Amino acid sequence: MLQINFIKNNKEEVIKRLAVKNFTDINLIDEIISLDNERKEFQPFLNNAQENLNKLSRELGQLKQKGKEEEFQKNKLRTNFYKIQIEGFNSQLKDLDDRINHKLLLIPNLPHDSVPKGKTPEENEIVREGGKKPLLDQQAFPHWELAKKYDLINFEIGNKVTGSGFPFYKNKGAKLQRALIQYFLDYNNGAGYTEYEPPLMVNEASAYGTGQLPDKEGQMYFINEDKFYLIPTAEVPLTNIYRDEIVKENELPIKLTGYTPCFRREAGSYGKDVRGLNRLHQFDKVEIVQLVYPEKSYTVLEEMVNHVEKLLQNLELPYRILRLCGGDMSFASALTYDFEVYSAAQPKWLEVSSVSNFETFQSNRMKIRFKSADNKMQLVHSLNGSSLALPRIVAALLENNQTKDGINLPKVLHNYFGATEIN
RNA sequence: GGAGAGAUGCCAGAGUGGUUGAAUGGGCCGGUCUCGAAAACCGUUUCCCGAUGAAAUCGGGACGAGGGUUCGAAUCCCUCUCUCUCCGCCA
Repeated sequence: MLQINFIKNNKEEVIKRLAVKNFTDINLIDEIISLDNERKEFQPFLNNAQENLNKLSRELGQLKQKGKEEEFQKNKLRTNFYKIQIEGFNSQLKDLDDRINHKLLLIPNLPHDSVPKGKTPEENEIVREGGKKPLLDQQAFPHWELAKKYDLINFEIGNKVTGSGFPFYKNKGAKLQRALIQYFLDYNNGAGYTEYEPPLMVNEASAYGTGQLPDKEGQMYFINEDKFYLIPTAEVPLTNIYRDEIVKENELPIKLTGYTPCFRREAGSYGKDVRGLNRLHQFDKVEIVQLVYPEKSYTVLEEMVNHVEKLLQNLELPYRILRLCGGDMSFASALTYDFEVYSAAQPKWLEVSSVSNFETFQSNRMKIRFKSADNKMQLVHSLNGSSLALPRIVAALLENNQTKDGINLPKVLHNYFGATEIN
């Protein structure tokens, strides 16, 4: 959520930058500003009435203590006037606050200067590519065939036991999951990220904090009885650790990592785009989150991009890094880099990570602050990224490294997997 | 799931209707002393909103959250959340 004072002081810039995200509801901005002005005019009236009542109450208290009952009763009547006033002002002010908040929640984060204009994924900017695309035989198999051939993943049982998008990993398929998770976590630990194993369900306040609510309600599984949401990503519990906290300056940067299954309802869409592991309702992911000094967040973003890039290089996968255009970015992000790996038998680029800087958009909602050296309260900047989401990595590993007799695994996984290939 | 107790500042903990944003102790920070440190002593130390920005100052609000009673609530009442103790169930 944007800070209202920033909107007021930089209205033209806000409008200009929101246009990059194809947000053009200028009326909404004007409404917010005029509502906030109204609120500011109103506040003193309430404060005054309160002050008067407080004074009178103190006087009444003294009369009571001195036992001047008659005077007390006489003056007591005067409080009614203020009470009625206060009640009226209060409800109007609350109404204004609610309306302002409600409207503020509808405004997306401002995109960074470097965000390209555009509406569709085709307009994302390719920053760089790396790795080598493999040369596969004509009869190379897509991963869902390979998964069946080597008995790694069983989609049919998943369909029966739960539903589509909930596969069973089996045998070496299950072990590969375990190996990847372990490797990713170790890799993140090595870069100074503190490991957490968070809850897989969160309450409503947490879902608001990271921005899943109010508008993305339909994407999350919901436990009605307890009002819990199944997490769509570890970002939600990890970042919310610090909700409503004032952290010490010397604690920054805070670097967190965690493995969790992720649950996404992702209504609709069947067919070849979602075959096999391409899109699931439940999948495994290792996430990284950082809370940092505002001035350092873009340096940290680059650092995180390099971190993920190195991971893909270690996995020996062909990849490319995209800077998302305004239209493809998420509501809360100021700048997002997507990572895609090339899955050679489909053949297709698959998104495996998304690394974003949210600046103060999340921390303002969550009130994650620190006191700077000059004793000023400041919001931290929050960033997160996947390192990495498993299913599409598995798809690419299987497809790209297939041979006639098996699937070769990259060197970094040999020890974790306990073998050099799947056969 | 049943019964009971509780939630106060960075921490411990007092306060059970009236100048209490909050005693006291500890911690933190600053100072005196010291070559330096410890000890001792002194001082400081919550956050939000508003008064056009900053500082100072002033006003309002916040004692788990939300509502209520009252001229006045940390203190009384209701609902919720969480914690602890005992019992039950349980990987």
